[in-house]
Amino acid sequence: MEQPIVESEALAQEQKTLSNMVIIPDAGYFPKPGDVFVALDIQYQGDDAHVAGDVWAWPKEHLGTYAGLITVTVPYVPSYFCFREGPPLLALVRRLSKECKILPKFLVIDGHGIAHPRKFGVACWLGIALNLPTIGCAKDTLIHYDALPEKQRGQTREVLLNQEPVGYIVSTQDDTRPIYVSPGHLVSLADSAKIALELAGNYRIPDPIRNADHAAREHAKGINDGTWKDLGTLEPILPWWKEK
DNA sequence: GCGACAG
DNA sequence: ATCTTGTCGC
Repeated sequence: MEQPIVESEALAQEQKTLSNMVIIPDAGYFPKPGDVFVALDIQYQGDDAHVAGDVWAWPKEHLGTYAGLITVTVPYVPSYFCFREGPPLLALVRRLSKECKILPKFLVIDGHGIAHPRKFGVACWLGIALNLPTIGCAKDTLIHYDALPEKQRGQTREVLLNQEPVGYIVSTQDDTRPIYVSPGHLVSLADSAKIALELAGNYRIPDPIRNADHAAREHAKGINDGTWKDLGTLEPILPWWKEK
């Protein structure tokens, strides 16, 4: 009911500062065949974050799914999502790297990139933290837009922030409501939409994110249908980004 | 003042 | 995100 509005000013300033580190090139990273990438999602049970990562080789070779548990302490506040969800996502990627030797070339995140009021969604946060290309795919938008694209797979429409394009509304299936895609770091605007579309199979949500969602959900419920591997408890992330 | 608001 | 019944559809 009550949100910590008091802190918003400081957090907003921090996002503005961090957003200066974000790089959205005209021609940036675009996956090559065989490039390993990971899609990430989280399910919450109170402050228990059940994090999952779905690993693929570009474009469509599924390599495996992993899930783990970590406690979060930051509350969810709309548009400050990165401070809550960023650290657990980082914890999983680090674990995949150190224990599973999975070193992704880019990441797909359930949330926004620069299609955000201060151009700093969770995909930007993670991209900067890992210095990796990232894109954000969200089910809803934080930014107003004029009109939706046609509900026909492949249709897109720009999302504008102060006249400036910051992302795309993407129809991933016919007769289905679209998703919202934007680059987080090191990926161009147009390529973020191309990548998301390429990853969308027969569902609205791109398959890698869907798989991560599935695993995170089962991990939270304490069941496992055999499609993912349990990594147990993840190592907490130290707040180095606050120090300067 | 009121409503809207990624997950 | 999560709390929840029934219902429609592949």
